[in-house]
Amino acid sequence: MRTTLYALVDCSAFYCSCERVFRPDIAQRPVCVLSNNDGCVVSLTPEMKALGIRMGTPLFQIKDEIKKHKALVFSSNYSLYADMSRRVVQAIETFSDDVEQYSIDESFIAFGADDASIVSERERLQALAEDIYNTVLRETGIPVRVSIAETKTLAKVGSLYTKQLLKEGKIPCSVLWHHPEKQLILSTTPVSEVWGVGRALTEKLVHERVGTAAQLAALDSTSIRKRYGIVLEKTVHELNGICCIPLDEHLSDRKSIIRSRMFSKKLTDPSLICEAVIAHTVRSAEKLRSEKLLATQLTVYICTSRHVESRVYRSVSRALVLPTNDSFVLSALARTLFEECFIAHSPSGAVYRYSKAGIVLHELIPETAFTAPLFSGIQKEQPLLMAVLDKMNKKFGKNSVALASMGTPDTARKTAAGKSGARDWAMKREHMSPRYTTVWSELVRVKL
DNA sequence: TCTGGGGTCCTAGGACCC
DNA sequence: TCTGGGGTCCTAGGACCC
Repeated sequence: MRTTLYALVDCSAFYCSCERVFRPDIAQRPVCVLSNNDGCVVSLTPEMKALGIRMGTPLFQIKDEIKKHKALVFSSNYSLYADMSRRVVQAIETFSDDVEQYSIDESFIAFGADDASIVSERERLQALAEDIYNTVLRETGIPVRVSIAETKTLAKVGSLYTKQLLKEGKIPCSVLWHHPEKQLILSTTPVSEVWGVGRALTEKLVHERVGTAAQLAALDSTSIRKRYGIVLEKTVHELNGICCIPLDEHLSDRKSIIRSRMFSKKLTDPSLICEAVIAHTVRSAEKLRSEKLLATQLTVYICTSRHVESRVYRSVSRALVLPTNDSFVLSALARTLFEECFIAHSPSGAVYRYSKAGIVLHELIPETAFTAPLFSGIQKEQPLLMAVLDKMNKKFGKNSVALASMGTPDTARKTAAGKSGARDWAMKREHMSPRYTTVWSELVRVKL
């Protein structure tokens, strides 16, 4: 009988690996990459982990450690990572047509395997996994881990196991299908590490003495459904080798576009915060147009830091009169919603210091699904104007043509506090590496 | 007028992922 | 002082109708 198996190809410390590809001199040094705004660590190498630094740690807490051990810190360079990700997928696609790119650093591949000759099939699959590992490394310079199993959830468990192999100095490739130690691997995997089990579920499960993947797999799926819902029921089936989450090859139809950023400093001046809201709206409208979509609903939100006691989170949503991807229409509505949303101080009179603003476009529909009704007031020149705007920004660089309400980088204005407030909401990126693969002027320089 | 049940649709929020 | 962002799916609860 033929069985379908899934291979998970997972890039190791992907963002750090991308930085290392172009900096062979740092191959052995501790490296980490920071989140937007240089906030906290989002990718780190084993050398960095060995210093006791964890994923999600804020930069300011580890500054001394970094100095002491001469560790390297990079701001996130998404142009570079997106391009490297594309190259990795290209390399993977030479092995199969059935590839799902699950995230920027992970892909699943579906394979058929022959049940009748399990021993030789296992050998063949192990060789295949190693072939994928070698190919991706050779073509892109990015080290991956490869794990093959009967379901995606089991492949995820196997991928954790390959980290163990890596520590033992072996090639990080494994085939969990009929693996002699499969039960042992499941019983040493904490339930919190299982794909689909997050913090809240872990707490509940551990309370019921379900601490490992093996114990979760042994539970009765019907009662799991009653108590925890359909999502965890699927996970239990998947751990038992029954596929419930098939390969998703087509690029899923996008349901929403979200855009938000922390400000580089706390803001109280509504005009500055509104600039950020408009800028997010314009960026998102560009994304809509590039994907030939229209939005039917817009949400604007602003909030203060999560880390203060008197946290405020305010949001206002509104449906658009007609579906649109027009920057002018969307930013006009965004401004209105922002004005409804903004409050300067608490009932007790304390001034709110806002740390973040964002917008969400939802209920997206394809451009082709909507024709503007007659007399709707939409002029046919409007999409044309947007197309020209997009073309110019593509050719001359982001924001060469922009809405004045987004604020201008070089016009210093006075904020309410009296300081120079130009683009105070813009992102901090102090440790940025060159965009080696996507911008001509930032190519690697070779000394002769 | 009162009472009840069931279905649908919508929205907000929680939980999860990387 | 400084603590990320973008996305999907499910569920509970309210409003409304029959």
